Amino acid sequence: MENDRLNAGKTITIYDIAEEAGVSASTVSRVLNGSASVRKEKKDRIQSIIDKYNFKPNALAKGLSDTATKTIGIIAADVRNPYYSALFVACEIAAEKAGYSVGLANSLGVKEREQSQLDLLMQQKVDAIIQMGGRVDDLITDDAYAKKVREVCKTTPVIVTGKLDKAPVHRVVIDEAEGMNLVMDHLIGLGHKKIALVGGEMRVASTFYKYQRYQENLAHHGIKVNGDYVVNGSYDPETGYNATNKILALEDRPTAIIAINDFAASGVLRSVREKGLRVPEDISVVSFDNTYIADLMSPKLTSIDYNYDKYGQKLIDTAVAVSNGQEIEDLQMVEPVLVIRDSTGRINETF
Amino acid sequence: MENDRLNAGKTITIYDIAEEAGVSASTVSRVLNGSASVRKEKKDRIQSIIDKYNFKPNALAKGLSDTATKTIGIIAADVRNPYYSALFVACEIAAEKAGYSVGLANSLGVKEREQSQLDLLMQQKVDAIIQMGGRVDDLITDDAYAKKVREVCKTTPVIVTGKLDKAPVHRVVIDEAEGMNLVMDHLIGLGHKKIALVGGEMRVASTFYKYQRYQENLAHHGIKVNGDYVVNGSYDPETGYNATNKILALEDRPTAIIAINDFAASGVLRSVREKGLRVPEDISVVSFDNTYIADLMSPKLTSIDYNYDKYGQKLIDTAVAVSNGQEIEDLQMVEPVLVIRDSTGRINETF
DNA sequence: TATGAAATTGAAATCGGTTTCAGACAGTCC
DNA sequence: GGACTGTCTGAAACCGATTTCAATTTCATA
Repeated sequence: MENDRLNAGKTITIYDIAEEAGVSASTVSRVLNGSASVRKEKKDRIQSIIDKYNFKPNALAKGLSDTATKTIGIIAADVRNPYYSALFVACEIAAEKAGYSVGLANSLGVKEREQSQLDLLMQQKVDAIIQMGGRVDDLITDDAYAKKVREVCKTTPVIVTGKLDKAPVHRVVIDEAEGMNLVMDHLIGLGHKKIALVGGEMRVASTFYKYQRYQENLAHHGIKVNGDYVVNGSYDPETGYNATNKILALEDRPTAIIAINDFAASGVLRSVREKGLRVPEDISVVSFDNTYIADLMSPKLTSIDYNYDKYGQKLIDTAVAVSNGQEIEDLQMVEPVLVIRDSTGRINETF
Repeated sequence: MENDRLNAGKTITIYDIAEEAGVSASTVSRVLNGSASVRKEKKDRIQSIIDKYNFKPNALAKGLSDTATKTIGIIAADVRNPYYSALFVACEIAAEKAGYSVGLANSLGVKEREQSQLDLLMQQKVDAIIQMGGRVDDLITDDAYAKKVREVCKTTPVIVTGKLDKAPVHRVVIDEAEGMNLVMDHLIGLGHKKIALVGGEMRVASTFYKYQRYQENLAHHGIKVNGDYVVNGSYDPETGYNATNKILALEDRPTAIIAINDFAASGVLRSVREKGLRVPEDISVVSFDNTYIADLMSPKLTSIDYNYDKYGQKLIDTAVAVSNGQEIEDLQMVEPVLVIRDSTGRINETF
């Protein structure tokens, strides 16, 4: 309206096409969507005019009358974390195949942002919202957030990657516990008995489950847990570095360290290197997430891969199904895979 | 329409609010936007009903009548690359401050995707499109793409991070050349004379400019370019690794290596380490981008930082200005900064 | 107590599509 | 040739907001 002097290229509408073709807008719409039959000759004429102007229907108008926008909103904690970017891109590709487009918003771990973004996506009438990470994990204690989600759910389906028990959402989750099983089998299979676990906060569900399974596996092999070998913290390099410094200062050092994610693992490697120890000869290192960071490190990291492609596909499948009102499992699991690289090896008996 | 059985929570509209308040929709709209005065008593009553239902106006309908959606579309080459994710998040934060929301699409380096995403965003009536990386760089040779952009520009302003000479777009670019100056000053200041440059394709503008400046700096200091010291390739770890293997096999080894980006640098480090050399004692390494990868490596990388926050801010400022029809420089520059960490040191004279 | 200016308010048009509904037209069958 | 069926087609309503325009109040002032 106000900016007609700039972008002088007046937007052309379905009516313009209709006028030039000498038909009604309804007919053009039918050609556009193939929603009903149109006489061949007329159809071709209309199509050629559409092509001539490279006409693309206004998505807002379409969404307004259709009730479906063919759009899925994704809220990630922070795409700068490769875990989320990998998952996001996997979703984007899967969505495209299904004829949907996606939009991304980052909550950056800020509660208010998370909630305002839910609102925003709802206002934009996305057909479904996928929420990955962030609040979702410690939701269990966060009633305000669960309430918000419950409210949004009334009009827009929400799919979540964590455990959000208090709201009527669909969940697609990684079998974290199974991931830890794979790690423990691998390490114990290589002869390790003294295994440390570094990084992560216990109040985050996924971390807690890993810890649980860590204990169970040790118990199962008759190894008793050494409290000194478990050092919690955050999910960054510093955490891995500090924790490893502490652990390597112990009288009775472990022969393997499990890092909560690749970031923490990079800190672990730095600490180990500074102590003049070698990986994997002196100490094995495994991590979770298998982001490209694992491949960048020297040595390359053995890591649990979350099957991002399949994971993204399931998220989108679920989103599409739910938004079409189809029945689909409330809870779906994605199985992780252990990718073995150069940071783990058979225990060095002489150590 | 069809899915009323699910999501039974019927969406409430401005008319519902109006009805319950016993006023017309126009009045509710005025309260919603503060666009005109409404009698205090009435206004409070309406507001309380809005709050009661937590009513949020349909953004599609609003966009349809407004001509402005307060939305900016961003097309990145691949957010999995931390360079883009950093820039994207910076844009998101800046946009939010300006009252805009952003949407992200990844071209993944696929020409068709890039063009279809331009179409998609245009259909969604975003107020402006920011295109980062991807085609933009080698545009110079790509007429089809430039044509597409020119077409989109007619209705939606496009802002680009590279040099796209053939289309009427606004550009915000990093002063790549200045970045290389900073690197060369730093290395030469540390006494290095034998400096290698690895990774990147010459046909990509940003790489080409870096190379040019690399040569100029050497010439300026009376150092002649050693062709063996320049090994091109791609932008990944393997490129850095292979190139460095080749360079370290030379009779006359360089004392410093400049990597085209952090990814390539990680490969450089791996190769150097495998040869039993130390960084920075035996060889210094510098890279471009200063993504968090630089901080993850051991030793931490000295790298050129692109001032992501300022960069994102300028992109958004430009997008907002252009979409409001304000005059603003066609070409804007962002100055890079050298972040010195542990991978560069004074030349070891005994080497 | 008039009176004109300023503040409020609602009806209706508009944004750009889709879809329902009914009428027009063509082809088929007796 | 007339009745009947099936294919095409356009007018009009609708999706959910905003905004113009004109009418109605309100209020301060004369």
